[in-house]
Amino acid sequence: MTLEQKILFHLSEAVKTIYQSTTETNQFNLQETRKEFEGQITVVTFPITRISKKSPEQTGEDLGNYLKANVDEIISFNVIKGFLNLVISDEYWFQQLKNEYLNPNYGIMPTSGKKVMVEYSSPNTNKPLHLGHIRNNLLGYSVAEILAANGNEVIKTNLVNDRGIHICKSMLAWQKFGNGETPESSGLKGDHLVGKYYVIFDKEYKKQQDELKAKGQSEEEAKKNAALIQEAQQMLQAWEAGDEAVITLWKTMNSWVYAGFEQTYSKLGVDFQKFYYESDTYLLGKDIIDEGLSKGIFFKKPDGSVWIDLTTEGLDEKLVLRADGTSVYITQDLGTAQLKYNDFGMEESIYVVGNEQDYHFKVLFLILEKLGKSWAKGLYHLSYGMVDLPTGKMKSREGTVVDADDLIDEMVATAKQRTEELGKVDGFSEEEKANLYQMIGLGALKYFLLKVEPKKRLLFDPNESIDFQGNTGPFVQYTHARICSVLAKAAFNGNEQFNFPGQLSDTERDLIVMLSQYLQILQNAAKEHSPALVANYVYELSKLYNKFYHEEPILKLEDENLKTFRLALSKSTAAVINKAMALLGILVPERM
RNA sequence: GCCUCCAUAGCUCAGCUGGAUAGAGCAACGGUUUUCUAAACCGUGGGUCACAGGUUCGAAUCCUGUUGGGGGUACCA
Repeated sequence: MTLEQKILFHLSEAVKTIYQSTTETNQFNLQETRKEFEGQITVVTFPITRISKKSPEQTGEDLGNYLKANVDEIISFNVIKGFLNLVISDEYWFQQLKNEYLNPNYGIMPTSGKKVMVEYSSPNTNKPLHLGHIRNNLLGYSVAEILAANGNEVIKTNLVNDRGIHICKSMLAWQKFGNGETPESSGLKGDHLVGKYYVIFDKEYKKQQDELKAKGQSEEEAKKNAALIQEAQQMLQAWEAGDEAVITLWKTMNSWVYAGFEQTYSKLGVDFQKFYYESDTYLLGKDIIDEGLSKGIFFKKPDGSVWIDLTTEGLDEKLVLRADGTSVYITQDLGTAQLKYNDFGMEESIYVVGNEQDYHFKVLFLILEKLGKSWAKGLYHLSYGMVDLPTGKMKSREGTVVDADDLIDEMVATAKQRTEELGKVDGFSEEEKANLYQMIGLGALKYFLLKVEPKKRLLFDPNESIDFQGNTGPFVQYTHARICSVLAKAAFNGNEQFNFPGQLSDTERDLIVMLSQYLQILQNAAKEHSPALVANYVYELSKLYNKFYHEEPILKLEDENLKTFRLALSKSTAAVINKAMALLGILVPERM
């Protein structure tokens, strides 16, 4: 039983005995005591006045006295207006540190037995990844790590969008304008090479449209009649028919893209246990259409198209199969959802996809529920806001994107420059330097993207560099390195014996209290699917440690017991920083 | 039109299921190092929590409406 549970239990007992009431514990509200008051745990007494029929102050006094008499850890209390502040003994916090937070297993939850799938990244194979994809990748990876830390078995999957008209556009442009260019011949990373032709396609296509419009065609006609788009459509048909030449080209260009993606993924430090490819899954879902028709959930229109009526749910009528019998986006997704469940039988399945698809997923989940899929209630769309530039939306076609590889390189270069300015790499080998710059540059980028609540849209100004000071990844990394430095100088290994030093300073106590909150943060982050909670916590923790570091000497202490205690506190803090940052996919250095 | 998300300091963001005087970072200004790493710490200034109602002992938080912005809206994915 945790201290919180103990207090809640006795609170409920107190109300029963003092006020002869049978109120359940969920009526009580425990919170952290604000900094300016004495104590660590606060009970808000306003809600209880309804039962006590006394003033908030008197109620606080009554409950405070009862709790103090019945809970050993509470040594005193004070009542300010409707707030009962409980002062927990320093000895208790000390023991918590020694027994719990210093334990290497602190923050590792027991197995829940639950299986969770996280699908993320899901790139198109016609262009390189950009900043928006980075947000997606980091979110997906981090949420997966958070769920795993909560004891779940997590399967990270990537559903690659490797077919369709957009892919044909790149292929066609390469065929027409590429002169046999390859990644080897051009020195370009494969995904960038393919992306180049995607942009070329769009440029040439626009040119053709303008020519047609000059001849008097309307915008719409020009879009349809341009030779290039018609060729691309023919190519898609040839692909679907299994045309050998087209398939070969498709395979070749995709292999270039995959090689490029692999590099970017590896730099970002994200990984997957299972890849699905739309070229394999795009025909799935038709049996689900039949199932829906036979269950009377779908209906057929005279032209043969299949629909579902969701107007009673406040949505629209939605097409689920074209009149010609071919599938649309949602048809495939219905099929793929079933396939994923058949493959893994997971309780929960999370889709990390931008908020532009909110409606799509709402409909998808609703349909699966209506079809009576038992697993439909475990589906969750982790919707996140777009990353916008000051000039507006990023558009790959028009080349107005912040390229993922460029940005990563830039961040690493900035990290290098800053580190050299500070002159902190004396005695580092070249390899160690390179690792450190990578760690810091990526740390800054990842933290920058993950500290913001997923659903909020993010504005990125390429002209303003990402910070390395203040509420940033490098700040947290620096704090970790700083602790490691102290521990190394003391040759501290964590097994040294130490006793309660008699009392704790305010900052020592605050630090231990904060360490105690890590488990709660971990659970909330999983519940809310929000790495931002972890990021903000680890920042606050680092800030508090730096305060402690400045206020209290460690190595200079002559009192060996106190010194060991402070080293142990430092070590516990470093361990939590390390674990929390790992949940964000950020590595922390021992020196920087 | 309809649906949906967002709006907190000059800028970027926290603010947990409603609780005490709304907090950080950046930017500005001032201070701290004969060194346990100054990528740090301490301090000053900066707010009509978009606006208007409502619920409540209590609202940045919940409800309704208004304004502004993003996204979606049936055979693209």
